[in-house]
Amino acid sequence: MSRLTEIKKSDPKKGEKKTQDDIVYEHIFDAILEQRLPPGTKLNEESLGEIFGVSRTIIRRALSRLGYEQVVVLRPNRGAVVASPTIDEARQIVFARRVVEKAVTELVCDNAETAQIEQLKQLVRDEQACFDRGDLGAGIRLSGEFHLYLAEMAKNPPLLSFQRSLVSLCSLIIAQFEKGESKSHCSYDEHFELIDAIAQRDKSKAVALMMHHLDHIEHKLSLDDEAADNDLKAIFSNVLGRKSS
Amino acid sequence: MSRLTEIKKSDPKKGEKKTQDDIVYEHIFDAILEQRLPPGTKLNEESLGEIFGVSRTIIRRALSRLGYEQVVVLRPNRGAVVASPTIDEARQIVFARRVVEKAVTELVCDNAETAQIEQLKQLVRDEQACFDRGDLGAGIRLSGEFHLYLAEMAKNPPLLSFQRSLVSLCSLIIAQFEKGESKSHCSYDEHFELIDAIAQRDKSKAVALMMHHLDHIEHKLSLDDEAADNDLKAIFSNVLGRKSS
DNA sequence: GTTGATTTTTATGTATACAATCCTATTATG
DNA sequence: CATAATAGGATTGTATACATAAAAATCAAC
Repeated sequence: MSRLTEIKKSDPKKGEKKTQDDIVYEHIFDAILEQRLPPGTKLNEESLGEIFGVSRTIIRRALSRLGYEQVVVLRPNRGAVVASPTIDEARQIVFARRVVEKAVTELVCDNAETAQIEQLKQLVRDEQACFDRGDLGAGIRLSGEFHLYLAEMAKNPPLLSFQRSLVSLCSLIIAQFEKGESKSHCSYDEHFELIDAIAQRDKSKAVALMMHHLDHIEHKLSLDDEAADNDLKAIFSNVLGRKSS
Repeated sequence: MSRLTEIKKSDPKKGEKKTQDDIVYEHIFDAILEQRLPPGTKLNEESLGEIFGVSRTIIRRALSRLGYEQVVVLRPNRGAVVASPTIDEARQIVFARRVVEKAVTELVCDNAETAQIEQLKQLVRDEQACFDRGDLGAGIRLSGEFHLYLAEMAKNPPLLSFQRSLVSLCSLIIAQFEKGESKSHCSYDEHFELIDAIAQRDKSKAVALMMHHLDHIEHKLSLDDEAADNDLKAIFSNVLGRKSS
């Protein structure tokens, strides 16, 4: 059996409680975020098994988890592929996040402990460092973790679980539509502002900032939408030309 | 191999696309709702496999799905048990539902088609019939399906997926705290009112009704909370008496 | 040369066998 | 008699083998 990566003994860090499928799950998820597995990529169970040195059983578990979060699409009898959400689906996901983030923000303003707020700041500093040194994948992931930690602070496990799924999807979307050009992904500025509002327990300001934050994501989608639209028009311009002539 | 229930050939109805783990999933879930599997019950993989005439592989998939929805608790190396949410957890679940149902109700008021509204009415009529003939389990399930169908009408897949999980959990909670006595579970009246408000596209009225609807569930929890508190006090009254004397 | 049917191959779905872990009952010891 | 240690049994975790369905490739016919 060929094993490109032994995972049983790797990552002997602090956590140590991570089970094998967790590790596989995270590796695949990271690869998707960092675009090493672009949308639409077929995820072959046996290949993945060889890569991680585990049986298909483990791979299958990881894939169903990713499927449940809708980061990959599971097609019965036809295997799993990396999800490639359309602009419309992306908008629906952002809408769902608006709903959750509003509730989370309000809860956090009520319940946040000062120690947690410090933790938040550190997270954003790490995020900033990633973007500054050009590590986009890690940056997007940390940006997601910021929002996840907020949901944790809200002390509502069901909302947290939903947020986890939404953040995963949003990260996928950002990675998909962040086509190099728009490097204006300085979300960490807005994260710092948000933390200040929370520290001041200014609920309405915090919510407004959060909505504004999501506006930015959605705005980027709109830009890409137009771009895609233009591309399509360019591609079929000859057809259109013929038809109208 | 002993098979108490052959599922390969059963249910040859309309759907037909249901895979084996779906069927197992639904059977277990229904059993939980109908309290045939009370909270805390250990779910032995091999036993379930024999009952449904499938291997542990299928049972495991069904259990992880139930685990993801938090209807059962998966304890590593120690198997699955039916979830037994505390009153506090129940309140958090209801809170999450408030968040989702508000958004869903608003979306539905905007997007509902008349044919769907008819479908809704039929669902509630079925629900009413179940409660009238004393089939509590089926009633709770149909009540849940009403809310699920609403989420479907909202045309937002992520919200729908979250709603599915929340409705499952709420059904479990209702089943758990619906201790025979409070048969005042005539939720279908409120469902009919809600449909009217939606048909009239009266967003604020519909949302108010929905919140009111959830108030009822939460109120029932509070009652049970006090009851449990009283029970405990009754149980340990002698101890308290001795201490204070 | 293209289309359509048939075979071959590959990948997924399911069952089962083995390994690791946890629970329990028995025994030993203070 | 209570507690701790250990051995046995039972249950979950993982790997693998087999069954089934989809995809690919080959060949036939037009």
